[in-house]
Amino acid sequence: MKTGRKTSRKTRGQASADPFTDRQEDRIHGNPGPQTTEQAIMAAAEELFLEKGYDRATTVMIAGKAGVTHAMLHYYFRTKEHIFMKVLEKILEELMQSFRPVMLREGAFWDTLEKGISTHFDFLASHPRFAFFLYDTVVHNPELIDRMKEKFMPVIMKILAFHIGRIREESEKGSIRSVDPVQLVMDIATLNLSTFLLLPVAAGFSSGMADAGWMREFLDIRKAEIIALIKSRLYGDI
Amino acid sequence: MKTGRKTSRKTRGQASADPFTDRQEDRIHGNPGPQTTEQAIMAAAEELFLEKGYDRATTVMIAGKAGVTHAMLHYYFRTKEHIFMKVLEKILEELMQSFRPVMLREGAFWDTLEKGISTHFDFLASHPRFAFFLYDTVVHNPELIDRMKEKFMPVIMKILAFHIGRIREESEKGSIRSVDPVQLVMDIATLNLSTFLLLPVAAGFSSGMADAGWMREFLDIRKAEIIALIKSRLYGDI
DNA sequence: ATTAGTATTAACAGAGCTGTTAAATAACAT
DNA sequence: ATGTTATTTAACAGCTCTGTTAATACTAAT
Repeated sequence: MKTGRKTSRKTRGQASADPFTDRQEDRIHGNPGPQTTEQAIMAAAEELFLEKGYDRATTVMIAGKAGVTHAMLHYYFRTKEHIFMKVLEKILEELMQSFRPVMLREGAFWDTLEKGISTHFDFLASHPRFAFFLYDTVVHNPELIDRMKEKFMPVIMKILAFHIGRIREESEKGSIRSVDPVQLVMDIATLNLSTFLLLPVAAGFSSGMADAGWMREFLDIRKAEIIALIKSRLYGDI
Repeated sequence: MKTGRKTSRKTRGQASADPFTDRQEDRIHGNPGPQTTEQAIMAAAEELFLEKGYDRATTVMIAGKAGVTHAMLHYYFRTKEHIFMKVLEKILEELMQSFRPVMLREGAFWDTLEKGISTHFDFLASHPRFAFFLYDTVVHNPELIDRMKEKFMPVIMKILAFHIGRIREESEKGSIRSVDPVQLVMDIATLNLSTFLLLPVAAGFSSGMADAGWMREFLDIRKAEIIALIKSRLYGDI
C-alpha cells in the first residue's frame, strides 16, 4: 500500500466518458438509487452554494460533502464557475416555473394580485436560502448573474409588466387608491424578500425558537401581515 | 539606492509610540490638516469595509488606499479583526446617536412614529452602504457582531420596546387598527433596510440612472411610499 | 552631531484556495 | 485473460491573503 489510498472505493454509476462533450449518454433513467458521482457533486454544490454563497463554498468542501476528492469536481465540471452556473441556472429555472401559473390567472384584480404575492412568498419559503443566495451573488459576483440576464430578464420583466399594467388600469379606473404601480410592486418584492433575508436575524431575536414549529408559524403570520399591508394600501380597509 | 525604496517619503504627524499601550498622547488636537498615518488607515478601512464587507476588503487594499504598506496596518492595529472592530464600533455608535432624539419625543402617537420611520430612513440614506455592511457582517462573520451585542443590544431593545409599547397602547385604545406591534415594527424595519439593501439592484433596473439626481428623487418617493403604507395599515386612510 | 526612539518598508513565512497532472484503480469489451 | 478506456486519487504548482521581521529612514532631544 504505497500510495496510502483509502481501502474501499465506492462504486457509483458511471457518468459519461468525456463529461465536456457528453459523448456517451449512458445515464441511468428513472433510477432513484445510488447517484453518479457527477450528480452527487451537483447536489452537494447546490446545498453549499445556497448555504454559503459562491466565495465561501470551496471546491474542497463541495467535493468532501459529495464524498470524493476535489479533483473530481474539476474533472466533471472543469471550473468552480462552471458548476456554479449550472446550479444557478437550475434554481432560476425553478423560480420561473413557480410563476407560470400566476401569469395565466385572469380572475378579479385583487385575487390575482394576492395570489401573486402568495406564490412569490411560498416559493421563497420553500427555498429559504434563495433570497440570501441571490443577493450574495448580485453583490459579490455580479458578473455571474450578468451572464444569466439575457435568459431570465425577459421573463422577469414580463411578470413585472403584467402586474404593473393591471395595477395601473385599476388605479386609473378608480377601483383602488391612486398608487405608483412600480412602488407597489417594489413594496411587495422587498417585503417578501427581506422576510427571508432577515430570517436568521429574526431567529436570533426569537427567544423561543427552540421548537421546530416556530418558523412555520412565523412565516404564516408574516405572510398574512404582508398581504394585509398591501390590501390596506390599495383599499383602505382589510 | 540598494533597497529600491520610493524616493519621497510622506511626512505625516506621528501617532503614539506604542499604539497598543498608547504611552504617549501626543495626538494633534483640533487639527483638520494632514492626518496621522493611523487616522488615514482608519478612514481607508471604514470606506473599504463599508464598500466591500469584511472579507473582500483586504489589508493590502486598505493600506494602499491610505498610501502606506500593509505592514503599517498591522503595526498600528495588529490584526485585521482589530481594526474592523474599531470601524464597526464607530458606525454603530453613529446609529445609536441618530436615534437618541426620536426617543425623547413624547408627542402624538402618529407624529412620533412617523418621525421614527423618517429618522431611521434618513440615517440609512446618509450611510447608504450601512445596511449592506451590517447584513454582510451578520451573514458572513457573525462572531464579529456577537462581540458587539452586549454593548448595543440593550439600546436596540429599548428603542424597539418603546415603539412596540406605544403601538400596543394605541391598538388597545382602539385609536388605530388592531395590529401585531412586533409585525408592524418588522414592516418598518424591513421596508427601510431593504430599500438600501436593494438600491444597487434598483439602480440596475433604472434606465435613466445616468443623472446624479436620480437617487435623491428615488429615495424621496420611496420614503413617502413607506410612510403611506404604514399609515394606511394603521388608519385605513392616508 | 550623536543618539535614542519612532515610523516605514521590503521581504518573507504560512495558510487556504483553485486548478493540473501523473499514476493507480475499476469497469468493460473482446 | 488481456487490453482499452473511464474514474479516482495524491501530490503539487501558483495565487492571494494575513501577519511577522530585520533593516532602514526619519524625528527630536541633547
